[in-house]
Amino acid sequence: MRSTLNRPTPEEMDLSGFRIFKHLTEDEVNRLNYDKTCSVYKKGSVIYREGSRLTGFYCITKGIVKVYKTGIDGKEQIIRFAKKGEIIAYRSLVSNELACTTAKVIDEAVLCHVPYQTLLYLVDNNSKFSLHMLQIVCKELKEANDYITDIAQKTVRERLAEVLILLKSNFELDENQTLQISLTREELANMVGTATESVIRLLSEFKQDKLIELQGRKIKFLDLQGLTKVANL
Amino acid sequence: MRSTLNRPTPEEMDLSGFRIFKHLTEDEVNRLNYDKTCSVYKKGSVIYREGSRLTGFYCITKGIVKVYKTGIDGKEQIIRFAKKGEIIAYRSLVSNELACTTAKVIDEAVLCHVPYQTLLYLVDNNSKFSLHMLQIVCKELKEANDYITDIAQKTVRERLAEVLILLKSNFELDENQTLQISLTREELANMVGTATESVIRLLSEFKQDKLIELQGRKIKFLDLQGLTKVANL
DNA sequence: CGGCCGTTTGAGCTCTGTCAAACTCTGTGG
DNA sequence: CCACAGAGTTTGACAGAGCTCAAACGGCCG
Repeated sequence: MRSTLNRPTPEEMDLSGFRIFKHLTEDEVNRLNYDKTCSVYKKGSVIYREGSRLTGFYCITKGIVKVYKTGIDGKEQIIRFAKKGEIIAYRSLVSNELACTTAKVIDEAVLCHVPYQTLLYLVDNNSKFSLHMLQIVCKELKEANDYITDIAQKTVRERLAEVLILLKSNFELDENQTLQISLTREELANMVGTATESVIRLLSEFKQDKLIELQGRKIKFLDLQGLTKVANL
Repeated sequence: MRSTLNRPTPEEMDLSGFRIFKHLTEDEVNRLNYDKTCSVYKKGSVIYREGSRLTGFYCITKGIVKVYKTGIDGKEQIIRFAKKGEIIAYRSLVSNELACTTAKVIDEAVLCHVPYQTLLYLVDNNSKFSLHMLQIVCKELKEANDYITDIAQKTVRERLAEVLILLKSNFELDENQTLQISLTREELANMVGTATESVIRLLSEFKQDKLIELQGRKIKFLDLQGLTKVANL
């Protein structure tokens, strides 16, 4: 019993589903599998910390990871939530810098560590891999730029509505239109870039307006169209 | 006389100074030079527009280009100012999307257009080039993430001070500690993400506090340390 | 000269952050 | 089983940062 808690299952160690690894040769796949190290991380545990030296990047095969920067007064700014199929920590790695974000587990997760040398090897030998990497970074850059525009120009109300919609499209709902990812109000505030109290007030306004329904941390979507209108998209 | 206005000089067509092209083979350099198209762009002219299809990316060999997104009510959000030695339009190109920013010339510029096919060819054949590209995108992503944290957590005052410092480190000063790049108050506001009037008021406060000196659009730095303190860096 | 654009200044008001207090829920230790 | 501590949530009151609107001014160009 104990060991099942600490050892990932074979399918949790399988990286073949990752888009970036789609076009590797058999040899490259073998090397990747030989070099990688997969571990289970409990909720709340830190995968890497801001300022630490990274030895590789991580592929998430299970769970949800919060990636955030520490800003003024230690207030955290959430950069993204990464889930199964996504990779983290690659940015600082490629730039050869100390990590400028912290990654913390939100939902019990399994991550496979891929050493820097392996990354370099793949970039060096497989141009399809390079192109995929490039596309992934560019996608994230686009999202970041979009978010800058939003945060600079929209009200907190609009941004919160947008974040909810974003969460809805990134994380599955149950059959009841309820978000499966469970975030504290503070985490929502740290995504939106506002105070916890503001999130609370706005959420209950959304509830009064019959846009959502609240039950503790569970958020159920009632009127996506209305929410989209509030988000001013 | 006319032709010197419309034809770039040989050194304005030279891409050998660009870091990403540093490790090309002779053949690759030849191909690049054959494929590229260099043009002079007058101040105010648009290089590409949001929503248009891009056929390649651009290397800036002279001048300054403003890259911005159009947000709410047509208000522009400036993503970056790109100058000599930098490349633009590569993000949407790599992602194979329509341009999601507009690029407009601030200071008379020369840009060399490099076709998409050439980019693919280089990525495909030269892993050093790929790695450099990757590093450039990652650098921009880091800056974007940093900016998100700033804009979400800092006051307008702090952000404006920071933007001034940023401009100082990215664009040369004359011997008089005066910024050579000339921006309207509105453009400053669109970088900071605030109203034009707020920029005006804060700039005159900075002036009163002897941090800067103003003369039309010219900004002269008097007390960089004080400015840094205001920026809360 | 007139018009246009960018800049400046003032006044008012709203959004949103801060502070404080109470309340819920959970897990712990006695 | 209960009391208690601690974290997260909620609500209220309040202040102030910063946005909007309006008006006036300067410079530049046709």
